[in-house]
Amino acid sequence: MPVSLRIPHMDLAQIAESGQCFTWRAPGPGRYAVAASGRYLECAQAGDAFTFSCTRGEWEAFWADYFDLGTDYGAIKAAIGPGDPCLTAAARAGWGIRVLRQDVWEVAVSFLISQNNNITRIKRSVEGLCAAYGRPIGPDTWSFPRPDDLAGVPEADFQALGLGYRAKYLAALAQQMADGALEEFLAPLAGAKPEEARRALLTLYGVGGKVADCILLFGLHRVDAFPVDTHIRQLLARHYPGGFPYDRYRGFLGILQQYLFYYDLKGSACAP
DNA sequence: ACCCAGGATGGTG
DNA sequence: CACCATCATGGG
Repeated sequence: MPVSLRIPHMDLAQIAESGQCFTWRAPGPGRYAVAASGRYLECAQAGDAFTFSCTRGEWEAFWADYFDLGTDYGAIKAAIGPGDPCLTAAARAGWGIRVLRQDVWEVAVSFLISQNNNITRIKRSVEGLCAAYGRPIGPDTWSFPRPDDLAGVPEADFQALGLGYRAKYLAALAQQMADGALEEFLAPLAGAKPEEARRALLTLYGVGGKVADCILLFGLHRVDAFPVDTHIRQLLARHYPGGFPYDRYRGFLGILQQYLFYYDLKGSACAP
Protein backbone atom coordinates (compact mmCIF):
# COMPACT_ATOMS: atom_id res chain seq x y z
CA MET A 1 0.00 0.00 0.00
CA PRO A 2 1.45 3.32 -1.06
CA VAL A 3 2.22 6.23 1.21
CA SER A 4 0.57 9.58 0.57
CA LEU A 5 1.59 12.73 2.35
CA ARG A 6 2.23 16.42 1.97
CA ILE A 7 5.79 17.70 2.06
CA PRO A 8 6.76 21.37 1.87
CA HIS A 9 9.84 22.70 0.09
CA MET A 10 10.21 19.68 -2.14
CA ASP A 11 10.07 19.25 -5.90
CA LEU A 12 11.03 15.95 -7.48
CA ALA A 13 11.96 17.41 -10.85
CA GLN A 14 14.29 19.96 -9.32
CA ILE A 15 15.98 17.32 -7.18
CA ALA A 16 16.32 15.01 -10.17
CA GLU A 17 17.97 17.75 -12.18
CA SER A 18 20.12 19.21 -9.43
CA GLY A 19 23.10 17.03 -10.27
CA GLN A 20 23.37 15.26 -6.92
CA CYS A 21 21.87 11.89 -7.86
CA PHE A 22 22.36 9.83 -11.00
CA THR A 23 20.04 6.89 -10.34
CA TRP A 24 16.70 8.59 -10.77
CA ARG A 25 14.60 7.89 -13.85
CA ALA A 26 11.53 9.71 -15.12
CA PRO A 27 9.05 7.14 -16.44
CA GLY A 28 6.46 9.84 -16.99
CA PRO A 29 5.61 13.46 -16.29
CA GLY A 30 5.79 14.18 -12.57
CA ARG A 31 6.82 10.61 -11.85
CA TYR A 32 10.21 9.33 -10.78
CA ALA A 33 11.72 5.93 -10.10
CA VAL A 34 14.45 6.12 -7.49
CA ALA A 35 17.13 3.55 -6.71
CA ALA A 36 19.13 4.03 -3.52
CA SER A 37 20.92 1.74 -1.08
CA GLY A 38 19.54 -1.36 -2.77
CA ARG A 39 15.96 -0.12 -2.55
CA TYR A 40 13.52 0.92 -5.24
CA LEU A 41 10.84 3.58 -4.94
CA GLU A 42 8.34 5.09 -7.34
CA CYS A 43 7.29 8.66 -6.61
CA ALA A 44 4.58 10.93 -7.91
CA GLN A 45 3.99 14.59 -7.14
CA ALA A 46 1.12 17.02 -7.56
CA GLY A 47 1.86 20.30 -5.84
CA ASP A 48 2.92 19.46 -2.30
CA ALA A 49 1.07 16.13 -2.36
CA PHE A 50 3.28 13.09 -2.85
CA THR A 51 2.64 9.41 -3.34
CA PHE A 52 5.35 6.83 -2.72
CA SER A 53 5.24 3.16 -3.63
CA CYS A 54 6.41 1.87 -0.25
CA THR A 55 4.81 0.86 3.01
CA ARG A 56 4.51 3.26 5.89
CA GLY A 57 7.15 1.23 7.68
CA GLU A 58 9.63 1.51 4.82
CA TRP A 59 8.94 5.19 4.58
CA GLU A 60 9.63 5.78 8.24
CA ALA A 61 12.60 3.43 8.34
CA PHE A 62 14.43 4.72 5.29
CA TRP A 63 12.88 7.08 2.78
CA ALA A 64 11.89 9.92 5.10
CA ASP A 65 15.54 10.26 6.02
CA TYR A 66 16.68 9.85 2.41
CA PHE A 67 14.64 12.91 1.44
CA ASP A 68 16.08 14.80 4.41
CA LEU A 69 12.69 15.53 5.94
CA GLY A 70 14.32 16.41 9.23
CA THR A 71 15.78 19.62 7.83
CA ASP A 72 13.79 22.86 7.78
CA TYR A 73 14.43 24.19 4.29
CA GLY A 74 12.05 27.08 4.86
CA ALA A 75 14.32 28.40 7.58
CA ILE A 76 17.36 28.08 5.34
CA LYS A 77 15.77 30.01 2.52
CA ALA A 78 14.55 32.63 4.98
CA ALA A 79 18.13 33.14 6.15
CA ILE A 80 19.24 34.34 2.72
CA GLY A 81 20.14 37.99 2.85
CA PRO A 82 17.61 40.27 1.11
CA GLY A 83 20.54 42.18 -0.34
CA ASP A 84 21.76 39.14 -2.23
CA PRO A 85 19.88 39.06 -5.55
CA CYS A 86 21.76 36.06 -6.89
CA LEU A 87 21.11 33.74 -3.95
CA THR A 88 17.56 35.01 -3.70
CA ALA A 89 16.88 34.23 -7.34
CA ALA A 90 18.66 30.88 -7.06
CA ALA A 91 16.59 29.80 -4.07
CA ARG A 92 13.45 30.84 -5.91
CA ALA A 93 14.40 28.86 -8.99
CA GLY A 94 15.34 25.78 -6.96
CA TRP A 95 12.84 26.19 -4.13
CA GLY A 96 12.13 22.45 -4.03
CA ILE A 97 15.70 21.16 -3.91
CA ARG A 98 16.71 19.01 -0.97
CA VAL A 99 20.13 17.57 -0.30
CA LEU A 100 19.39 13.87 -0.27
CA ARG A 101 21.01 11.64 2.33
CA GLN A 102 22.59 9.18 -0.04
CA ASP A 103 24.79 6.19 0.55
CA VAL A 104 28.39 7.32 0.81
CA TRP A 105 29.80 4.54 -1.39
CA GLU A 106 27.31 5.27 -4.15
CA VAL A 107 28.17 8.96 -3.90
CA ALA A 108 31.91 8.31 -3.93
CA VAL A 109 31.71 6.20 -7.08
CA SER A 110 29.30 8.56 -8.81
CA PHE A 111 31.41 11.63 -8.21
CA LEU A 112 34.63 9.84 -8.97
CA ILE A 113 33.10 9.35 -12.40
CA SER A 114 31.76 12.90 -12.52
CA GLN A 115 35.10 14.65 -12.86
CA ASN A 116 35.57 16.60 -16.08
CA ASN A 117 32.37 14.98 -17.32
CA ASN A 118 28.83 16.04 -18.17
CA ILE A 119 25.73 15.03 -16.28
CA THR A 120 24.09 13.17 -19.14
CA ARG A 121 27.13 10.99 -19.60
CA ILE A 122 27.60 10.50 -15.85
CA LYS A 123 24.06 9.15 -15.64
CA ARG A 124 24.69 6.84 -18.54
CA SER A 125 27.88 5.50 -16.98
CA VAL A 126 26.33 4.98 -13.56
CA GLU A 127 23.30 3.24 -15.04
CA GLY A 128 25.60 1.03 -17.07
CA LEU A 129 27.59 0.22 -13.96
CA CYS A 130 24.42 -0.78 -12.10
CA ALA A 131 23.05 -2.81 -15.00
CA ALA A 132 26.32 -4.68 -15.41
CA TYR A 133 27.25 -5.36 -11.78
CA GLY A 134 24.12 -4.73 -9.69
CA ARG A 135 21.08 -6.91 -9.17
CA PRO A 136 17.57 -6.20 -10.46
CA ILE A 137 15.42 -4.32 -7.95
CA GLY A 138 12.69 -2.89 -10.15
CA PRO A 139 11.56 -2.42 -13.73
CA ASP A 140 14.63 -1.51 -15.75
CA THR A 141 16.40 -0.77 -12.48
CA TRP A 142 19.38 -2.34 -10.77
CA SER A 143 20.99 -1.86 -7.40
CA PHE A 144 24.21 0.05 -7.10
CA PRO A 145 27.09 -2.47 -7.04
CA ARG A 146 29.00 -2.74 -3.78
CA PRO A 147 32.80 -2.74 -3.56
CA ASP A 148 32.94 -6.55 -3.61
CA ASP A 149 30.89 -6.55 -6.83
CA LEU A 150 33.45 -4.34 -8.53
CA ALA A 151 36.68 -5.60 -7.03
CA GLY A 152 38.64 -7.52 -9.61
CA VAL A 153 36.75 -6.17 -12.58
CA PRO A 154 39.30 -5.37 -15.29
CA GLU A 155 39.87 -1.70 -15.84
CA ALA A 156 39.10 -2.23 -19.52
CA ASP A 157 35.55 -3.30 -18.63
CA PHE A 158 34.95 0.00 -16.88
CA GLN A 159 36.37 1.83 -19.82
CA ALA A 160 33.97 -0.04 -22.08
CA LEU A 161 31.14 1.55 -20.08
CA GLY A 162 32.45 4.95 -21.09
CA LEU A 163 34.33 5.82 -17.91
CA GLY A 164 37.34 6.91 -19.92
CA TYR A 165 40.47 7.64 -17.91
CA ARG A 166 38.42 7.41 -14.69
CA ALA A 167 38.27 3.63 -15.09
CA LYS A 168 41.59 3.21 -13.31
CA TYR A 169 40.34 5.30 -10.39
CA LEU A 170 37.28 3.10 -9.94
CA ALA A 171 39.28 -0.12 -10.28
CA ALA A 172 41.65 1.07 -7.57
CA LEU A 173 38.85 2.27 -5.30
CA ALA A 174 36.91 -0.98 -5.59
CA GLN A 175 40.00 -3.03 -4.80
CA GLN A 176 40.84 -0.85 -1.85
CA MET A 177 37.31 -0.90 -0.39
CA ALA A 178 36.53 -4.59 -0.91
CA ASP A 179 36.34 -7.18 1.85
CA GLY A 180 34.87 -4.88 4.47
CA ALA A 181 37.55 -2.25 4.05
CA LEU A 182 34.90 0.30 3.15
CA GLU A 183 33.33 0.13 6.60
CA GLU A 184 36.74 0.37 8.21
CA PHE A 185 37.53 3.42 6.17
CA LEU A 186 34.20 5.08 6.90
CA ALA A 187 33.96 4.35 10.60
CA PRO A 188 36.37 7.07 11.72
CA LEU A 189 34.90 9.53 9.22
CA ALA A 190 31.49 9.69 10.87
CA GLY A 191 32.74 11.38 14.01
CA ALA A 192 35.76 13.11 12.49
CA LYS A 193 36.15 16.84 12.24
CA PRO A 194 35.35 18.19 8.78
CA GLU A 195 38.98 18.83 7.88
CA GLU A 196 40.05 15.39 9.03
CA ALA A 197 37.30 13.68 7.06
CA ARG A 198 38.25 15.69 4.00
CA ARG A 199 41.92 14.81 4.37
CA ALA A 200 41.05 11.13 4.59
CA LEU A 201 39.01 11.33 1.41
CA LEU A 202 41.86 13.10 -0.38
CA THR A 203 44.08 10.07 0.12
CA LEU A 204 41.89 8.12 -2.31
CA TYR A 205 43.28 7.80 -5.82
CA GLY A 206 41.25 10.02 -8.13
CA VAL A 207 39.63 12.02 -5.34
CA GLY A 208 40.64 15.68 -5.24
CA GLY A 209 39.20 18.60 -3.37
CA LYS A 210 36.01 19.00 -5.35
CA VAL A 211 35.05 15.33 -5.34
CA ALA A 212 35.91 15.13 -1.65
CA ASP A 213 33.55 18.01 -0.96
CA CYS A 214 30.80 16.26 -2.93
CA ILE A 215 31.29 13.09 -0.91
CA LEU A 216 31.17 15.12 2.29
CA LEU A 217 28.00 16.95 1.22
CA PHE A 218 26.00 14.25 -0.53
CA GLY A 219 27.35 11.10 1.10
CA LEU A 220 28.08 12.20 4.66
CA HIS A 221 25.59 15.08 4.74
CA ARG A 222 28.19 17.56 5.93
CA VAL A 223 26.05 20.45 4.79
CA ASP A 224 28.88 22.88 5.36
CA ALA A 225 30.80 21.44 2.42
CA PHE A 226 30.74 23.77 -0.58
CA PRO A 227 31.89 21.96 -3.73
CA VAL A 228 33.27 24.35 -6.33
CA ASP A 229 32.98 22.94 -9.82
CA THR A 230 33.27 24.75 -13.11
CA HIS A 231 29.69 26.07 -12.87
CA ILE A 232 30.05 27.39 -9.35
CA ARG A 233 33.45 28.83 -10.15
CA GLN A 234 32.06 30.85 -13.03
CA LEU A 235 29.03 31.93 -11.05
CA LEU A 236 31.15 33.09 -8.12
CA ALA A 237 33.45 35.01 -10.43
CA ARG A 238 30.56 36.80 -12.07
CA HIS A 239 28.25 37.45 -9.15
CA TYR A 240 30.55 37.48 -6.14
CA PRO A 241 33.70 39.25 -7.33
CA GLY A 242 34.34 40.38 -3.76
CA GLY A 243 34.05 36.83 -2.45
CA PHE A 244 31.13 34.71 -1.36
CA PRO A 245 29.83 35.40 2.18
CA TYR A 246 30.82 32.00 3.56
CA ASP A 247 30.79 33.10 7.20
CA ARG A 248 27.26 34.41 7.02
CA TYR A 249 25.91 31.05 5.91
CA ARG A 250 28.05 28.68 7.94
CA GLY A 251 25.98 25.62 8.81
CA PHE A 252 24.14 25.21 5.52
CA LEU A 253 26.58 26.34 2.83
CA GLY A 254 26.16 23.10 0.93
CA ILE A 255 22.43 23.58 0.53
CA LEU A 256 22.91 27.09 -0.81
CA GLN A 257 25.53 25.69 -3.15
CA GLN A 258 22.87 23.38 -4.57
CA TYR A 259 20.56 26.32 -5.22
CA LEU A 260 23.37 28.14 -7.01
CA PHE A 261 24.42 25.09 -9.02
CA TYR A 262 20.89 24.38 -10.19
CA TYR A 263 20.34 28.05 -10.95
CA ASP A 264 23.47 28.24 -13.08
CA LEU A 265 22.74 24.91 -14.74
CA LYS A 266 19.29 26.01 -15.80
CA GLY A 267 20.80 29.01 -17.54
CA SER A 268 18.58 31.39 -15.68
CA ALA A 269 21.64 33.29 -14.59
CA CYS A 270 20.84 36.70 -13.21
CA ALA A 271 21.64 39.85 -15.10
CA PRO A 272 25.21 41.13 -15.04
C1' DA B 1 35.07 20.74 -36.29
C1' DC B 2 34.92 22.77 -31.98
C1' DC B 3 34.56 23.61 -27.06
C1' DC B 4 32.99 22.03 -22.83
C1' DA B 5 31.92 18.96 -19.01
C1' DG B 6 29.94 18.76 -10.94
C1' DG B 7 38.68 17.68 -12.09
C1' DA B 8 42.71 15.07 -10.67
C1' DT B 9 47.31 13.74 -11.38
C1' DG B 10 52.10 14.12 -12.28
C1' DG B 11 55.66 16.94 -13.78
C1' DT B 12 58.04 21.38 -14.08
C1' DG B 13 59.61 26.26 -13.04
C1' DC C 1 54.00 27.44 -3.81
C1' DA C 2 51.90 28.11 -8.73
C1' DC C 3 51.21 26.79 -13.23
C1' DC C 4 50.49 23.26 -16.94
C1' DA C 5 49.97 19.22 -20.11
C1' DT C 6 47.46 15.24 -20.04
C1' DC C 7 43.87 12.23 -19.35
C1' DA C 8 38.81 9.55 -22.54
C1' DT C 9 34.83 10.52 -24.44
C1' DG C 10 30.36 12.14 -25.53
C1' DG C 11 27.05 16.34 -25.30
C1' DG C 12 25.58 20.33 -27.47
